[in-house]
Amino acid sequence: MTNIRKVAELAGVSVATVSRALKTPDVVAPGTRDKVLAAVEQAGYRPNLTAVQFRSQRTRNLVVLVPTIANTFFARVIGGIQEAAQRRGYGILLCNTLGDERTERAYAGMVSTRQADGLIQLRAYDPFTASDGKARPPMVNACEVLDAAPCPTVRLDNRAAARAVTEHLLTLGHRRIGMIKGPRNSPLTRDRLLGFQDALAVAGLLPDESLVCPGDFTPSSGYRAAGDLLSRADPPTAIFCENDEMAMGAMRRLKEAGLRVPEDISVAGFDDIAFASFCDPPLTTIAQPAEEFGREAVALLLDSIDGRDATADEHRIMPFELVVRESTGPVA
Amino acid sequence: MTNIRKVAELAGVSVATVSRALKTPDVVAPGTRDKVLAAVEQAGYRPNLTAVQFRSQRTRNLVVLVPTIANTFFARVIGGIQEAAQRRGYGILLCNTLGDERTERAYAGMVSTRQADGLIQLRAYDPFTASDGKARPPMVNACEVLDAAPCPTVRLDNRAAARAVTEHLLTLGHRRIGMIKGPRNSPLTRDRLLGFQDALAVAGLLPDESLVCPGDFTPSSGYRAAGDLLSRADPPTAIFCENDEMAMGAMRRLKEAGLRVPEDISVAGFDDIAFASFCDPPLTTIAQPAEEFGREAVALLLDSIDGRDATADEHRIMPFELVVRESTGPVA
DNA sequence: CGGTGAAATGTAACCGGTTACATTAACAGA
DNA sequence: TCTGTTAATGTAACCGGTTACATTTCACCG
Repeated sequence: MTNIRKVAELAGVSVATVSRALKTPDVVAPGTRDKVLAAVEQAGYRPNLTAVQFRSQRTRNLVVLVPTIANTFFARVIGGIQEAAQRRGYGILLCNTLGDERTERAYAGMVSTRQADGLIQLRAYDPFTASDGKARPPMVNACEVLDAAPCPTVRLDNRAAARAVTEHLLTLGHRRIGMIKGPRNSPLTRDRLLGFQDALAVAGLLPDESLVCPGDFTPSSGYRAAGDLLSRADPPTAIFCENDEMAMGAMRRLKEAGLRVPEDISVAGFDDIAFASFCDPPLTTIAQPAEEFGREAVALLLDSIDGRDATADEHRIMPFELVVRESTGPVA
Repeated sequence: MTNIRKVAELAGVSVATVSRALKTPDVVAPGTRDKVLAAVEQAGYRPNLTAVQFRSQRTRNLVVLVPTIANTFFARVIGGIQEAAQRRGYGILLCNTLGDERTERAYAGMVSTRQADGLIQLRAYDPFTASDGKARPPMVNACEVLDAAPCPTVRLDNRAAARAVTEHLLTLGHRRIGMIKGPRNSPLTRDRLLGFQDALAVAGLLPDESLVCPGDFTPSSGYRAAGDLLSRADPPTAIFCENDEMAMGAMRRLKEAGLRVPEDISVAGFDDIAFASFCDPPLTTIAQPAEEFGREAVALLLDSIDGRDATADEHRIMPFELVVRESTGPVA
C-alpha cells in the first residue's frame, strides 16, 4: 500500500511536507506543493483514514440508534440525518436496535471506544449507564424523547398535536372516539394520549378507558385494535391512531367489516407518511417535518461535539400541521 | 483517558500481558489474568478501537450504498444487512445516495481509505474507477445488479417474476395490459419489461409501446402514469406496476377517475411491502425475501473480505412468489 | 558583509494498541 | 547440580499519519 513515506520519497521531500501540502497547502511553497501533488497523483495515494482518526482522536462518524428502520417515518428522519451529516463531512453508523437494550448499549459503546464522535438516539432510552461517569459522550435524543433527557433533544409537542386531531374530530360532531395507542412505556404515546384526553375534557366528555386500545405502530396492530373496537356494544364513530401505519391497518379492518370511511366511521393518523395521501381514502393526519428532525439533531450533536454549546439543555420543539384529507367526516 | 499502559501499571504487569489477557486469555497464567481483569474493571478501561483498527488494518465496518432509504423495500433489505452484520461483529456505515454518483464514490472511498472493510451496493453502478486498478476493494452488488458485475451479486430473476405476474393477468382474460416502469437505465426495469413482453409474446399479443409508462418507484409517479394510461382512447383493463409504491399511487388515481379495482381495472405490484396487504384492495404482487437479500449480501461480502472465496463469480438468485390478493380479477 | 527575521522544510516524538522476539522462571531428567 | 524444555512475561518495534520543535534558506537592511 502506498503511504505517505512513499509519496515523500517520490517527491523528494519529507513526510511532514507531504502532510502539510495536503492539509494546509498555504504553508508550503507553490513549487513544492506541485511536486507533492504530482507525486500523490502518480502514486495513487489515499491517506489511511484509520491512521488519521487514531492520531486526531476524531472519526467524523456518528452512531444513529433507530428502533426500527422499517417505519416510514424513521426512514425519513434517517434520510435527514444522513444528508446533514454528509454535508458536514460526517458518516453515519446505523443501528436498527429493534428496541433491544443490549444492542443499543453495544452500539453506544462505539462512542466510548472512539469509533464514533457522538450518538443520535431516536428512542426514549439512555444507553449510557452511570458507570460511564460524568464523561458522557456527546448525544442527542430526537423524536421519541426521555422526560429528563441528559442531553439536547428534538421533539414535537405531541400533546398539542394530539389535541388538535381530537378537536378536529369533536368539531365534526364525534363524541365516541376510539384511540389506538403506541407501545407502552413510551413518553410519546403517553403525551399523545394526554392531548387526546385534554381535548375530550375541554368538550366536557368523560374519558372511556375501554375506547383506548394498545398497538405497536405496525399496520397489523392497527388492524387488530380496530377489530377490538368494532366488537364493542357501542363502537366509536371515529378512531384516532397514533401513527399512519396503524391507521392504514385500521381502515383495512373497518372495510372488511363493511364500514365506509368516513361516511360510517372516521379515521385519523399521525406522521403524514408518503402513503397517507395515496391510501383510500386519503388520510387525515399530523404532518411532521421528519427530515428536519434529523437535520436538527445533527446540528445539535455537532455543536455538542465541537463544544460550541456546553449546555445539555438545548431543546428544539418542531412544528406540526394538521392535514385534513378525506378519512374524517361529520358524524353520521 | 485510561489506556492500556495505565492498566498495566495498575496490575503490575507489562502492556503486552494486558493485551494478551484480553485477546488470548489462555496464554496467560490464571492468577495474572485475574489481576489484569481486576485492573481493567477498576480503571474502567475500554480499548481505543481506532488504535485497534489502525494497527490491525481491519475496521469491522461495512459501507452500504442505498439509492433511497425512503423506499420500503430497501428499508427491509437494510434491516437484513444490519442484523447479519451485527451478528458477525460488523457495523454498517449507511449512505443514502439518492443516485448521486459523486456521493457514491465519496462513500466508496471509505473502503479505499480503510475506514471500512467492504461495500454493499444496492444500485446497478460500480463506484470504483479503473484507476483503483486491480486492487478492487471487496464489494457485493445486491437487488439492482449490474449486467457484468465485477463482484458477487444477489438478485431476483426479475424477468421470470414479471412473466409470472403478466401470465396471471393473461389468465384472468386481460389482453390490453399497461405497465408502469421504474427508472430508465436500470437493468432491473429492463428485465421486468422483458418478462412482461415474454408473456405477451407467448400469448400471441403484439407489444404496444404506448401502454408502457415511465415511473420512478414513488407513489406519485404511479399516480401520474395511471392518469396517462386512462387518458388513452382505449385504456388498459389491467396495469402491472414495477413496485408496490407505484401501484398504490396508481390505484389512488384510478379511484379518483371513478373506477373500481378490480371490477373495472386490475392492478398488480412488485415487492410485497407491508402496506400491500393493508391497502384497498389488498395488492396482488411479487413477494421477495428482502431481509434475506441483505443477509446473503453480508455473507458473500464477508467471504470475500476473509478471502474464503476469491472468485468474483458467486451469484445468488433469490426466490420469488406471486401473491394473489384482491387487486386483480377477471376482465370485465 | 554580517545580522535579523520570516518562510520553508526537516526531524522525530507521539497516538494506543499488537506482536515478534528476547528473557526469565520453573521444572523434569540425567 | 546441570542442562534442556516449556510456559509466562517483558521489551520494543511497528502501523501511518500529525505536529512541536529544530534547522535551513533567503531576502532585506543597516
